[in-house]
Amino acid sequence: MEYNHKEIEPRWQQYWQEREVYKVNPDPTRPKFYVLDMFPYPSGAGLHVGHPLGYIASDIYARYKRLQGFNVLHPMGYDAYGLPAEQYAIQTGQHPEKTTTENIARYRSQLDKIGFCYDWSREVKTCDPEFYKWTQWAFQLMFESYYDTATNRAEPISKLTAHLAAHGTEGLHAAGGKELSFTAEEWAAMTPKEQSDVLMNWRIAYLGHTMVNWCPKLGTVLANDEVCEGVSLRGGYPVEQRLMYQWCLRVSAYAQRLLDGLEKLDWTDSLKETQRNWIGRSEGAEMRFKVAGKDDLDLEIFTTRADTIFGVTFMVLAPESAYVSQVTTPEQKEAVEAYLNEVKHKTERERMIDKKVTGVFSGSYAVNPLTGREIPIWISDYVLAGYGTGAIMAVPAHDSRDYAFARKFDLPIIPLIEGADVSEQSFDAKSGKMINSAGPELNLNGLEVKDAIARTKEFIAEKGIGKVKVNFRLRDAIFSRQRYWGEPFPVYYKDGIPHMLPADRLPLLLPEIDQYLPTEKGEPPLGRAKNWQTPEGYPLELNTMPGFAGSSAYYLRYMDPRNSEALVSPEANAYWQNVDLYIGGTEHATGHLIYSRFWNKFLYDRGHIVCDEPFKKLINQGMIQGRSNFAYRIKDTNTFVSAGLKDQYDVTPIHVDVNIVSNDILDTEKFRAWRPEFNNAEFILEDGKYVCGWAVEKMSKSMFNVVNPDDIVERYGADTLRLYEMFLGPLEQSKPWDTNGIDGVNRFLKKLWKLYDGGVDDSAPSAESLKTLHTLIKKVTSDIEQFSYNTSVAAFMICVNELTAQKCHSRAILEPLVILLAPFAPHIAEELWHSALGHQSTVCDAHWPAFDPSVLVENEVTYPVSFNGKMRFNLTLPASMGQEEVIAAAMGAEGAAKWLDGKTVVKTIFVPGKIVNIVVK
RNA sequence: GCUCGAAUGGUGGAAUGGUAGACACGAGGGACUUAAAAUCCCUUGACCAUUGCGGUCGUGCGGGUUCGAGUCCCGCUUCGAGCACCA
Repeated sequence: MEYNHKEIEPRWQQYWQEREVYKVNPDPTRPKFYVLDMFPYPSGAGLHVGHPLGYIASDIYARYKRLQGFNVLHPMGYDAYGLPAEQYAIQTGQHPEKTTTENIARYRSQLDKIGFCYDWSREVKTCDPEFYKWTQWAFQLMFESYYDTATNRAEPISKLTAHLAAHGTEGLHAAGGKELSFTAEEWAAMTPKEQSDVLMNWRIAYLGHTMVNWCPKLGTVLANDEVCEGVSLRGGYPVEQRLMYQWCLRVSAYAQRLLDGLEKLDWTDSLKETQRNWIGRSEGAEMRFKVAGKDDLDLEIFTTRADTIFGVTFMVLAPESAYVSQVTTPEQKEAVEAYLNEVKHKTERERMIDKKVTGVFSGSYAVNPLTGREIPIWISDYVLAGYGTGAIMAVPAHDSRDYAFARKFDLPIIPLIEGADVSEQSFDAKSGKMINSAGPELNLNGLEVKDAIARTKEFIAEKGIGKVKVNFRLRDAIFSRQRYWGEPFPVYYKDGIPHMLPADRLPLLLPEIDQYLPTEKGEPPLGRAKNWQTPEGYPLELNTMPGFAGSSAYYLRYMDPRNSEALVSPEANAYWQNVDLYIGGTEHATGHLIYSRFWNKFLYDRGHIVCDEPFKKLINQGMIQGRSNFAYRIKDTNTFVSAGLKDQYDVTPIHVDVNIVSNDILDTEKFRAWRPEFNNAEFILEDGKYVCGWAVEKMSKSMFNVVNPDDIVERYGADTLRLYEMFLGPLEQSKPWDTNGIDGVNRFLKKLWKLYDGGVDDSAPSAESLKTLHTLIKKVTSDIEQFSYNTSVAAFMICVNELTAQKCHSRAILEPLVILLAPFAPHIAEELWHSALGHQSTVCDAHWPAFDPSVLVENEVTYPVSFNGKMRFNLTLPASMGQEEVIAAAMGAEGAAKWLDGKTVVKTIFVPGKIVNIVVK
């Protein structure tokens, strides 16, 4: 009988589904293992062959762990809220829910064909009210919490209000936006509205005036990770800065913990590094500079280079800094206003593109606290308002940006490090000996930079000029979106004060609206909803939550997906804990993976879950790129020339649909039928074939290089697809999809089939076959642990070839082989398990074979013998021989004589199982 | 600019400091077949010798450590990724 995937695969998929083979429940008698994929956004284009790469990898691991006796949680769901469905709704008027439901159905059918072992009974969708109830709940909990910097965790806001009522801000330890100072009496005297506004300074979910990335084209704000190089990640539309009153999450309060938490995670170094960059911790000092002639005004600045204070020759303020109006003198007023105006009209993008040095003098001078010297205060947009204090001390000799500014405006440059040549550029390195750094109270001359920084910090703290300060680049997350297709905020407004809906009114359902556009008044789309108010008549919040809201805690929901009382029950959470293995793309490094860790830590602080990190081990699968094919049309003709001959003509390369090309050979008939303009195309062939050129590009419709997994499954089967995707190369590496090699994997499955088709009997296995099998067990087990799936596939190929050559029919060999293969190619394994091996139960319940090292022990060993590292000959000796005997035999062996001739042996090196090396002189 | 990776045949890629190129594709040759498909066998890093043995060079470049380096160390080159007027 021939191997027929078309018959086998649907049959077993149905079997698994009917018997709920992959359904799991907590089982205290077995250890748990949680394998999770980053759930997909179901786009209209469906899955291409790149998407399942990570899913296949996690599926193999999940199946492997199950065979090892673990109770494996391996769920799947959909990140269903998002911009594309809404954009589509705006264009067509179709409800995003309809589009989303259709897309999910398509994804599901595509996923089902690949044979994953998901427990579909645990499926979640972020747009499902049963799911987003808990997104809304978490938001409310954040509103009712603040971050206590003394206990170093989120605490109920009631603890904070109690403190304010008793002591005012005196002795308050809370992460906040501004340093506020008031007494208990002042707090008590505030109106409810004032109290509400003040509390926003500390709430973890708060309303705040912030500079946001506003995308006019999309009509919404975007988070920092949704913007790249000044344009929106989705759509590529320009983004500008705008001050808006928005819901925000105080992610910044968790910056240090997010950084520290990385230490104990089993993530790749590069991913941790990316997160460290994003969090951007920098340790420095905050220092106050007096303004000459204004006794009541200090400029507060942040610097990491306190040591360079003797080289400060001017100060710079960000244009948005509150200091600007205070230091601008009447004479300079006009010039400053003109400059501010100019800066305001530049978008973020424009600022980034033209890096022209611009600025204006404020008219005032600051006083260097160490030298007493007066230095001018400038205003320039190279200083960012949002980082540090929005003001800097400029040290042109040792900072390239200050240097450029000093050169442009002809300001003095004082070198502070011995041997630093600052005539052409600044010396930014933090090394060398200090010079020119002595004042009446502090002398840094001769110190190393590192020591000078420490010494200066000490000094300024003693003198009360400043203090040591840690700054983070990580900003609070802006949590409002002016969109329709997202979670509604469970918030209403009464007398201008935001209130949370009571718990029994959750979930607050997303209302129906007539058009998915902002209202005439410029309100978000929810402004169109009828009766969008509480039963008492209070207006509800019109913004919706961003995409990351629903994806931040979904992993918890899978543990207990139908619970209507809690996000996850304590019992389910105690059993499943957190994700043991998370697989997904690296594009989520600074978005989802930061928010999710934040969200998780918050829920942990408030006692709702048991783990303070969500994802123990994380693997980033590489991207599968497209491999485009080209045909070469001779200019101004309809004649196409094969790739090998194209240089003889003047040609235009044209993208050809890769689905009508096989092994770079174009199917010319299909090509003619592909598009009307190629109907009467002529071809200049080589060796009777039309060979296409190729290039690696992004997989996209416009390049005609999208390969649908359905087509591969149809032609070769899911098992071939699974094996081939793993065989393509290391999991974590990006690589182009190239169908050229798929036949090799398919051939392997046919050989495997043939091996079992030859019959299975109970004969005793040969020593040779045992060796083949146990070599495979050892290799595959260690490869799976290291996610080195490509080499395991190679090991299977070798094994099957050897067993075929050995004419092995022994059940003792062929049965374990099927189990080893089951994670990789579950359909054929299941089929062989039943038909060839005669089992009634599913192969999923088998036990992973144990490795027996004794099978591999040889009675003879072949040693490569080398002299001075040069490989000379092989020597086969009994395994029982000891080191001394082996070396003696090597020196006495034929061929050794010319190396030993008249030379003395310096030393001998014996590496068991590897090599015998004899060093002679 | 800073940080982190990577570089191996025609191609994708293997190699705990120990015979570089596993495995696969592609290519070439052969068997079976009227023929094709399918299947099987041989060759396939380069160069020299191929009348046999074989020999020389080879993991981006230049040094170093070591009996021995694709692998470790130092210095470059190129490519990729992340961050980027973050003081």
